[in-house]
Amino acid sequence: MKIGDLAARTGVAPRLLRYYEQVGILHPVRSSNGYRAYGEPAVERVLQIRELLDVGLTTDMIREVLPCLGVEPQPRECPPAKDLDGLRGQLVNIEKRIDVLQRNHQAIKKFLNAWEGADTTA
Amino acid sequence: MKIGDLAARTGVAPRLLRYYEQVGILHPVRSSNGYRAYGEPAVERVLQIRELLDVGLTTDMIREVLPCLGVEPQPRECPPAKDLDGLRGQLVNIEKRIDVLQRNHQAIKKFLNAWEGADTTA
DNA sequence: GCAAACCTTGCCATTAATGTGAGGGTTAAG
DNA sequence: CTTAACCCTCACATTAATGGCAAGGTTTGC
Repeated sequence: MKIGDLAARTGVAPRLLRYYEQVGILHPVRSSNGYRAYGEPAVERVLQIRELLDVGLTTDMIREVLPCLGVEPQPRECPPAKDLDGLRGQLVNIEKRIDVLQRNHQAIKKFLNAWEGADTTA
Repeated sequence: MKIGDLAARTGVAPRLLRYYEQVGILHPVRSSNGYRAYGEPAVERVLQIRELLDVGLTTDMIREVLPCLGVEPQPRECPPAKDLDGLRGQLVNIEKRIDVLQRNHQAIKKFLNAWEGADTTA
């Protein structure tokens, strides 16, 4: 499909789809006329990218973890072992993020409960 | 303490401490000479800010949640009820982030395990 | 075959977080 | 007192992610 179609199906502007290609996290092929051609899996891939970006990952991190997330790409390919280490790094990075978020989520919740369980009558 | 001291104790550049003040998440008082004066609690507060920024929160979000995180500020103050709603919003926002991260963490781990449990002899 | 709609590649703008330097006071050490 | 080290404000630069526009080729519908 062409870039406009993918944009329509993902809600992501063509401008960004081109950007994602530029930073190496999306790899459309080119038709004879130079148009980018995306396969069906691109839809899921783009949504995956958005999700990770929205959650605060950078395109650099996404480039590392994406190859092992979609069912589409090459889950059985051979990353030259260096990527395996990068991947492990991302894993602990993500663990740290989860930890921080959980800790703060906890604190906010506690604060909020103390409020609601105390006095709302003003 | 002065900005340089706080910078030294937190590892955060003075430039950024000024920036955090500018965006309203850090509130030093001013000495008679115009110098920013930070209290002891500022240290923890700055570290808290860094943690949240590193995890992908924006200063806008931090401004909302910070008042109920530190032990120092005003955990018993009265947010005009509008902030309470904002806080609840941030709470679900954080929950969503945690969810996405956990889901992807899971996937990466699975991928990594399939690798290690399969073949490392190449 | 023409016009509208879509594609391409630049390039310039913006926002958030951050870096950096200039120009000018202040403080602290000798 | 002088000088180095700090502080102030202002302003411009940078990086990442994003938005927008322009000039030009392509496709599609009529």
